[in-house]
Amino acid sequence: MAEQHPSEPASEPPSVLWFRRDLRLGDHAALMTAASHGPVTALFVLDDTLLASSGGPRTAYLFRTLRALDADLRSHGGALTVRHGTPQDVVPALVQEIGAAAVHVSADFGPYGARRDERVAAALGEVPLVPTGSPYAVAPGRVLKADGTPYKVFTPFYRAWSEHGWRRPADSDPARVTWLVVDGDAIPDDPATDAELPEAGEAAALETWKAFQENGLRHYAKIRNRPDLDQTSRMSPHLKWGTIHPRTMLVDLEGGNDAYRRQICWRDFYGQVLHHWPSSAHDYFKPDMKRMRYDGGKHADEAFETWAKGETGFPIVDAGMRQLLAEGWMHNRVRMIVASFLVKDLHLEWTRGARHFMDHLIDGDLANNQHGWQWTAGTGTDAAPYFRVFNPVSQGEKFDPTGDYVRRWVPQLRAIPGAAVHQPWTQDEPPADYPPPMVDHKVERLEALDRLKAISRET
DNA sequence: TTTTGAGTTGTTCGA
DNA sequence: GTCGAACAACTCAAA
Repeated sequence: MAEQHPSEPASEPPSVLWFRRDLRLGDHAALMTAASHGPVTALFVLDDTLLASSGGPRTAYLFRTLRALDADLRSHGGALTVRHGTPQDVVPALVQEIGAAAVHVSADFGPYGARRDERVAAALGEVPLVPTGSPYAVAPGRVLKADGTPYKVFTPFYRAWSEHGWRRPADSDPARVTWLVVDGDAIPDDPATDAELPEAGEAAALETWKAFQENGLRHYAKIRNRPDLDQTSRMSPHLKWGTIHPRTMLVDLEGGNDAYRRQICWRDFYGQVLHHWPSSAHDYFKPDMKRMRYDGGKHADEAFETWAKGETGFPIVDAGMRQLLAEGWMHNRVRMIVASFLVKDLHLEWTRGARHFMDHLIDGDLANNQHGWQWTAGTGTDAAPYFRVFNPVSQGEKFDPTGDYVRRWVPQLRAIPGAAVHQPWTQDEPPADYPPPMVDHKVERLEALDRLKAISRET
């Protein structure tokens, strides 16, 4: 059981720490703020609006994370109070129930989260909703150009962000928090999912991070694009749910490891893009690109399904799509390859692919996902030049040169050795249970370039 | 205001 | 096999 902190008068009113996507106890600035004012009740709200936009694997992963957080709290004499409902009802109700003096949160900069927090703050009336910290190394809005406007290009943002620096990790020893336990709803059973999910929770985050620092980090710059070697950090689900704070990681990197630091910065970059342009979650960042001609109708729907199931006949694409279904996760290089294929080979709108990713990724983060897709589609910040169309065969040969990645996820191709697996149709006897390529990449590449040129011709 | 250099992740073709 | 050029034009950031 946690001891009452000696310097805290017992008369201090409690406060609520409302967890959202910061599901940890270490390096948690808002928790420390709350704890410094008296006893703390740990709350998580099961918000149907958010759950409705979350696919089964991500929801399952969230529930597991919540169970891990609850277990961590219990080992410190607390417990996670889970309440099902609308935050603007649930949060004030709990405040009233325990006579809380304040509600503490990590700031949420997403379009929905920001609006939700405004409503909750209004519903709380006199009781303040106090934001301390955010899920980002540097909070959106902090890194601006000299003229006070936000960056739209990554590299200058990265320079300014590096110079800006970040705070030291908050000294949040959960043993020093006095918890006030309140009844709540049970954490629901995991929704059914076929995906095999990684370990959830703060301890798993720290272990994964430690293992990556010992094994993968040294070679990260060299092999991060190699899905066959599978040596990336796998930290994305933990960053998504805040079982670790990026600042904790940056401090461990000690200013070195530029390649990995840039990846953390991309997350901050897209977070601030979405903060400054909230509609960019669904609208084209480059409005001209709205005039792009996409395929529609039944044929397009069927093509989409073929892509989603991983039956395109392009091995690297199919391997990626099958990994997504199997693990709720996909290697980043392969995300770009499958995205390019959907947009530029199948001529389908990027929003369809983005939605599919959000339905299946356990790390599905609105800012990263939508802007990653917009980048590939050439509609976003720093968009790829029009002529940059990935060739799924050469990408496979280049980044999965052993062919191990394809063979792992596409069992029908396991008999083909080495990089030859990327062109099964050149085999004397192509596997009968693997489909032929659904399109001629050469033809569709030119078609994609034509459609892009049509846009500039109209201007 | 104007100018200048640069912009995550590519591919193809011809020498 | 390797190499460099071409592939549009535009917007952004900073001086």
